[in-house]
Parts: sequence; structure tokens; C-alpha cells
Amino acid sequence: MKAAKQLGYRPNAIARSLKTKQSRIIGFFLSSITNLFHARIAEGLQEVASSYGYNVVICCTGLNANRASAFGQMLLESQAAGVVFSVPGDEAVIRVAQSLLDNDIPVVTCHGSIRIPSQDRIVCDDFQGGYLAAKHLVELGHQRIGIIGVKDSGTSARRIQGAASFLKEHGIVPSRVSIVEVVSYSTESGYTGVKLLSARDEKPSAIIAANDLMALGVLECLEEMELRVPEDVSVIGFDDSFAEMTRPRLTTVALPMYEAGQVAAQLLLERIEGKDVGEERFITLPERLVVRESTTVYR
Amino acid sequence: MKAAKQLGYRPNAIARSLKTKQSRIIGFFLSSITNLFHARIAEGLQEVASSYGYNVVICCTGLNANRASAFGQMLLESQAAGVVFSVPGDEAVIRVAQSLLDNDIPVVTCHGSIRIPSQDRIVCDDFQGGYLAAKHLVELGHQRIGIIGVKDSGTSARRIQGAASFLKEHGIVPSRVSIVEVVSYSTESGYTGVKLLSARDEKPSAIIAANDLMALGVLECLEEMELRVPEDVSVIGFDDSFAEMTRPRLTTVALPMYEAGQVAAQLLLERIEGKDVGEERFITLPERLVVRESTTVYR
DNA sequence: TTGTAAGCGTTATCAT
DNA sequence: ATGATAACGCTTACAA
Repeated sequence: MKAAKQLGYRPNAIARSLKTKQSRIIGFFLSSITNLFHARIAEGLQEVASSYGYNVVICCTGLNANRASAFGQMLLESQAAGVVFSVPGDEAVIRVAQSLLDNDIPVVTCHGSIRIPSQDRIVCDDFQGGYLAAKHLVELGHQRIGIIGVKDSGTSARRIQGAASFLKEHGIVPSRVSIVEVVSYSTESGYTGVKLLSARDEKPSAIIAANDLMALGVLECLEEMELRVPEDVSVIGFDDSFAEMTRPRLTTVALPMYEAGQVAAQLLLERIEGKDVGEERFITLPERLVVRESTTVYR
Repeated sequence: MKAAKQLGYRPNAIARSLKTKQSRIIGFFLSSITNLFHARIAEGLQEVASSYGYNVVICCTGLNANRASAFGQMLLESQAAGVVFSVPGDEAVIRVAQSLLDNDIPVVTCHGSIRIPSQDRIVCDDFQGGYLAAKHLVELGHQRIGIIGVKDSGTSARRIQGAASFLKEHGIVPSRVSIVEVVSYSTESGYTGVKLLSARDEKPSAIIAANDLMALGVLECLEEMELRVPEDVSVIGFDDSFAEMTRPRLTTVALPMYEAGQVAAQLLLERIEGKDVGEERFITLPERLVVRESTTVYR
């Protein structure tokens, strides 16, 4: 040992990997690291991965099938220890995940499509998030609630269900809650959502938008209609992405992405190290209400 | 070849690396991937790296010395092909970069501290960015310009120099440009910057803030003072981070971070593949003005 | 052109 | 306990 230290000996991880038939690389599939959402997952993932001596290599697919396949190929050739997916369930991605699994490489999805074959899954509790949002509004005295959801989005649907569930349980009369659906998670959609809502009989005193981007559009439309936020109508978003940057600052439901990344690493590492965990595990993480300036008591 | 295909042969990258004494891993040092700035670099870096068959592993130091050293160790043991630094020049980081270099692993900095030993460096042209901002304002007819810089920041200083340089060249009388310095790149600092500016004799009709976060604070303070943006005063930021999200949307100077990441990869790859490039290369990338809603013609 | 063998730096097995 | 040896899957140099 003394001689080793004197000579500045450093073990060669490559040689070790050749013998053990496994590198200490964890692949992370995401569409773009530029997305705050995925960046938070990546950070949590890398934190616990590196505390265990594993490295995470980012695989930004840009939703491109060829790129996804190339990453899969590379991960296979590099004898990756495990991989986590945080992407939509495209054909190519599904094939990649399957071939990884076929080669005994553990796979978990973190906020990824249910269509991706994987051993463990981590998701956020959308239902509870919606529930929280509605609860907040009702506690502030609001009775007429508008909800802007996104068509064909499971996440949006679950958020709406959660909100509707709370509203029903607490005696808010169904005719006073208006639900409209728009086509995408965008500022423009939030804007048109408000237009749709104001065409209804009951004008809401509070609006739940399916994410922050849409809430921004809501803010904009409301200003044009000369309604003040929060004095005239309260607004709440989801994600806690840039909610600190809007004026008024957005009240929003925050998603525990950093924690999700950590949990993903933990579960993956257990599989990698060969722990005898059960079959498929399904972890759902609680969401959290962040109250800022866009909501206030009714009247 | 036919047999290989039939049997589903896949070359083993580990074995190859053992022989060639070099893995196809590129390390990327950054404080946090959650920072849009670095995320953009990472994306550019990864894009060209993977087109050459290299993988990038993210090393989020959180500005922590131990973590930085651990990543350095790991990169050495993994026989990393090269590494790029995009972090401040702390003691530990400097030591890491030096030991990498000592082991013949190419190192480049991309928007990193000048104190970090490295073969090539990529930076954005702060001076030209400041120049562009001032030019835009003057072309809109503004004559009384306020500039809010950040103390002890080289970037901020260069931006101010660039702006001042344009102003001087184009006959704006020096007494009409007010420069104040605040302590940090934050919303609060932007806010106090405006207070400082309005204590001066010449009230500016346009304000240049050292980044978008500060510009947001400027917007806020101006609103409190019942000055409209852009009708009463024009505001311009730097970075193009969340400039699309403010109301009014911020005119800002965008930094080519994605491109910087691509260039970093290119230069690094040239070194890795043993091309005979010169000594230290110093690339400075042009910035770009993005005109949105917070600036308009004077009066 | 095709084939054979040595060696990269570990880990694991087997004698000592 | 300690030490020698084979094997991991590739690349490369050299021989046929």
C-alpha cells in the first residue's frame, strides 16, 4: 500500500469493468436537458449516483428515434450498469428499453411513459396536486372555480380529477365548476382557456390552469379583460417552473422532481447491486402547494 | 460479418478502451444543471460529442470542493477522453484540471474561469453584447442611458465597457450616462439599481441591466414608481433566460450558449483525436440582440 | 490476404 | 494468509 501511494497508483476502472462485465455508467434518457423539469431530475439522479460511485451520462434524444436508438446501442456496448427513462413512449424508445432489459440491464422510468417497459416507476401524484389546488381555493372562500385542462393528457386529466374530487367532497355545487379543455400546455392555450371560460354562464372567481405556462396566458387574458389578479380572480398553476418570475408571482403546485431523480437512482442502484427487491415497484411522490401572490381570499 | 450479424454480435466498448487506453467519455464540470445557462452548454456539447461517438457525463459540483475532487478522481480512473469546465476557478477545481492535464487528458473551458488551466477556451463577447445594447437604445433615440452593473464581475465590467464605448463613439454626452454598481446578479439588485439611478441628476429614458434577473427587478421598481415600460423608459437585459415570461417581454442580449457547447466539443475532440492544433486557442462567440417589448423609440 | 498470439489491468480461482 | 495464473474481449503486430 505504501509503495502504491508512493508511485501514485490509480486503479484502472476500465480494466475492472472488463473483468466484472459492468461499467459504472448510468444512462439518463430525456428529450432536452434545457427543460427545467428534466434538469431537476438529472441533478437528483446524479447526486445519489455519484455518492455510490456511478456516473450519469445524459442522452438527449430531442424526441428523435434515430438518436434514441444510437444511445441505446452505445449503452449496450458500454455495458451500462442501468438506465433511467424520462421521455415519451415512442416506438424507438420502447425498443431500446426492451433490448436493455433483454441484456439484463436494469431499467426504471422516472416520469416517463407507462408504455416504456421498465422494472420500477416513479411518478408524481397528479391527483393529489389537483386536490391541493382546489383545497387552497376553497379555503380562501372561492365557490365558482374554473379549470383549464389539456386534451389527451393523462397528467392533466388526473389533476382535474383530483380537483373535482375535492370540490365534490366539500359541497361545491357542480354547476359552479366549469371545466374547459385546450389543445396544448402553452401560454396561448391558457389565454384561449380563459376566453372559453368566460363564455360560460358562471364566471369563475378562481382559475386552475394545468401548468405555469398556461397560467401565464391566463394572467395575460385576465389583464386584457381588465380583471385584477388576485383581487378579482385568483389563479393557480402547476410545476413551479418560472412562477417566481411572473407578476403577480404565481401560486402553483410544485412537483418534487429533484427527489424523483434521487428515488430513481436509489431504486435503480438496488437492482444494479442485485438486491432482492420485488417485481415492479411503483412509487408516487407527493406534490406541494406553493402560495405566492396570484391567489387571495374571495371578495 | 454475416455470422456476426446473425449471432447479434456487439463489440465491447470496455475491452476496446482497455486496449486503446482511452474511454469515450467526456466529463462536463458545472455547478448545477438546473441553471439554464449550463444546460444549454451541456446540450450543445452532448450533441456534437455523441455525433462522434463520445458520451458526456455530467459532474455537478454544487461549488463543493470535495465533490469536484471526487469527480476528478473518477475521470482519471475512467480514463476519460477529455473534459470541459464551466465553473468558477476554485482551488479544488484548478487542482483537478491540472492533474487531468498532467495525465495527458485534454481540457477546455467553456465560459469557465480564466484561472482554470486549460488548452482551449470559449467565451461570449461581453463587450460586443454591451455595445449592441447601447446601439439599440441610441438607434431608438435615447440619449440619457442608465446602466446597472455588478461589482467585482468581469462579465459585467466588459458589458459596461462595450456600452460605454458605443455611447462615446456616437457622441452621447458622458454626463448623460449614469453607471451604478450593485452587489449581485439578482432581482433585488435590479430594484435597488433603479433607486440609485433615480437619485442622480439625469433621469434615464432607458436602462441597461447586467442580466435578465436584474432587469426583472428594474421592471418592478419602475412599476412602483408609476413609470410605464417601454413608453416612459425602455429596459434591456442580458442572457435571454426567461425574458419571454416577463410582462412586458424583455428585450435582451442573447448569449450563444448552445453554440459554445458545440464549439467546446469540437475543440476538445480535435485534441482528443490528436490533431495538430496550435497552443492555447481562445474563441470568442458573438452575442445577439433579441428585441421584444421592453424597448421602444424615445418619446 | 488471412490467421495467430501477445498484451491492456483488473478480478477470481487455485495452490502453496 | 500469500502468491501465481487464467480470463475478460478487444487491438495490433507479425507470421504464414
